[in-house]
Amino acid sequence: MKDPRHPAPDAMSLTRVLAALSDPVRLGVVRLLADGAELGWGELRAPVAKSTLSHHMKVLRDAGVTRTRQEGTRCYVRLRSADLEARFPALLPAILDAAATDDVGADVSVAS
Amino acid sequence: MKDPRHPAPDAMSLTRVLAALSDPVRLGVVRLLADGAELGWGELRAPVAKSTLSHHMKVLRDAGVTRTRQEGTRCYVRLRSADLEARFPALLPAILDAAATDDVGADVSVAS
DNA sequence: TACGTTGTTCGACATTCGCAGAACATCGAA
DNA sequence: TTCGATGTTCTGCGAATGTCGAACAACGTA
Repeated sequence: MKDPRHPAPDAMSLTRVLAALSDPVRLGVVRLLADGAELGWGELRAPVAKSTLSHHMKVLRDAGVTRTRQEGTRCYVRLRSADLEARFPALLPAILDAAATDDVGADVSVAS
Repeated sequence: MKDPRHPAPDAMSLTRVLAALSDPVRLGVVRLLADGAELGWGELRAPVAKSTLSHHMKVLRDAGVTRTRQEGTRCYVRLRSADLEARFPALLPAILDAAATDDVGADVSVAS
């Protein structure tokens, strides 16, 4: 993550955001971040290889869904709820609610 | 469309719906249907071949976003707003609003 | 300095997707 | 019944996607 490349709110694309959220693993990660907490993704437990998870995090980041911060060798990620709300009002909450009722991405969890 | 295969509301998958709506052409079609009107898709003008449009309509139908009705040789399509609202409350309106501000799928129109 | 941890990048591969043209099926109309 | 209109399906192609392992880079620490 040498070039974080987070898009500005105005540069966010709706189809890109929807595509980013149409994968169970990525939606699972987003659900874990729904409470606004920032979490280091060494704590993320997903049923994929770490290179795959890295790729998913990049997709979320490039779409503008998450913001990644680097501290030493570790990365921390959190939802860009405010930016998304400003750009696409009510979209993220609706998707999160729907994901909750469907329990999408339940195989993604956070380790203590 | 000999086998319409519209999923029941309970069988709708969130990731499937999001994937269906993450394409500009399909989102453009959905926007045209947003007012609840049913329209024969001979009136649909999209910058793709008819076989491609047929494929997109199938994706929307299989995801549960639209319902297709056949009358003679012609097909009519409309949004399953109520079913979607029951399954994923507030999701479709949020996406439609976002698509409107982004003007996604503007190259899809309806001919008189 | 050497090592281990952490995350990225690089092939590689199988799958899916978007797209188009051609052939086909179905139905109404001449 | 023959023809035209309408929509589906088949096949093919290039691009993108999800996945993995291996190699790499950056940083903290023993």
